[in-house]
Amino acid sequence: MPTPSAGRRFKDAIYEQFARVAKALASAHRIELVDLLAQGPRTVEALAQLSEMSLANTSQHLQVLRGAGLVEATKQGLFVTYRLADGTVADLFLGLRGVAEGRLAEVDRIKREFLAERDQLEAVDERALRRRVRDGDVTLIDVRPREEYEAGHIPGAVSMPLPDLVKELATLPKKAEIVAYCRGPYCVLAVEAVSLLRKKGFRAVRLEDGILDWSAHGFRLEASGVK
Amino acid sequence: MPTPSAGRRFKDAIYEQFARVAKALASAHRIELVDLLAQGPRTVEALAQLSEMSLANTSQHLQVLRGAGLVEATKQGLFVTYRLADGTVADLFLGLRGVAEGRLAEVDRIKREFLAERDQLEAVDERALRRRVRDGDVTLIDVRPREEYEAGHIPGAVSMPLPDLVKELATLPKKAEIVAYCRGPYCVLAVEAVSLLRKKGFRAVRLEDGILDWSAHGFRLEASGVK
DNA sequence: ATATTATTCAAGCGATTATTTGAACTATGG
DNA sequence: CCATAGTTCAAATAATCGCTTGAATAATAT
Repeated sequence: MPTPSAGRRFKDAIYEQFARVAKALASAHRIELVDLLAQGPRTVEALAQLSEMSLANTSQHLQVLRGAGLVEATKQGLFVTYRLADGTVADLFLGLRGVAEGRLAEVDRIKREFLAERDQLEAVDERALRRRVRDGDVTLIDVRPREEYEAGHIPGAVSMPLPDLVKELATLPKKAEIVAYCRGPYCVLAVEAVSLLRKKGFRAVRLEDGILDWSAHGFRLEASGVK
Repeated sequence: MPTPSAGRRFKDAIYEQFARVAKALASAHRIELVDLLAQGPRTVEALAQLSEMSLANTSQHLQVLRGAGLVEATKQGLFVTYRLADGTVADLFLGLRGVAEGRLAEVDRIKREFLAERDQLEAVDERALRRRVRDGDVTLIDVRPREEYEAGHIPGAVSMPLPDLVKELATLPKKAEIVAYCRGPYCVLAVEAVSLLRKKGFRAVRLEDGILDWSAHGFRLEASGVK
């Protein structure tokens, strides 16, 4: 084989770097971690629990992500908190998700299959939603864990983590419509929330968007101080 | 190990699909193919030549990309032409490149190292460029292969493929500034064009953007009919 | 100091997977 | 039927992966 030219060596080296980023994302587990971190910073332990992986394994996958510059870690006391390095990483995740949704028929199939086991859950138009939330026409609930709500949520939303939902039923309006959202189209929290609310006689629908989609559409987010 | 819940199986399946897309891009060769296809449709043979891979190898990498829904193929007579499946694929490539540029120090290092062997080539502000091209203040040349120019180019640019540049020198202004561009920041065609022009006594600078960057900034492209 | 907790590191295992080349094969057109 | 463009297959190599286990490190509390 001939010795490569300088231009070829340059290209190979550059494309190899781009591939490094893709390689870091070329694992379902690591993509899940990125998805979780897009909701806000998290400790290793929390990530391990949410992703249902062992602690050591979670830690290792996080190292891989860090090696590709996708996440950053800061140590506060005993805990190491990871966060996305950059807004561009969240955009990259959205891009990946978008291509998968648009180009891989399996995504639609899997989604349909899963939702078929549950109720048929129609989506909600986010443009109309914005107006109706402002007018107090609907109650918008954020059913993610409290920390994620605090790290950023849709303006006007009330935090109501799924596990607490049953206890909080009394605070919800019986007549007005309730809209629930969580991490995004593939997060099951809102699906379960709506399912539960309907069983209890409420009028509830699900918003497919998570905060990532919401802000990608150019809308603002709101954050709370840490409790 | 306990049987995974329905929600977990759903998540795993979905994230696996996202990872499929990332896996397709987790190879320097395949990213180069995507980069080339972002300039316009190409036959397998052309791609093999441009990427300096064997035909069989190129074909196989293209199959992988096709399997992930990133490219599409159409057969016209003897030739199979590949193209990006979608504008979102080009965006994904830009996202990948952007993260790599922003987060991996190596990218900058490699670039600097390569350019050091050549002249120091300053970039050009594309906002000012637009105005100056419109005013006829500069001559903008597109030094990519003719087909890529025809598939889409910056408005006002003249096609002047690098191999033909020497022959065309007479048609270029001796006094006005010449701006050369090619496929993007990591394409070496414009670097060499500027280098050559300067040696011949022209005032030439390089535009880092390729058509992908140009249209990502919201500017229009122009296309020619096939010759 | 010592114990405790959170995280990382190192080693190892098993298995899979990716890359590439050359040859065989298919399809198209002259 | 032959040349061309592309795909596919087989095979060899190499590499990497993902996960577990157990020890190491680091910060904090007692």
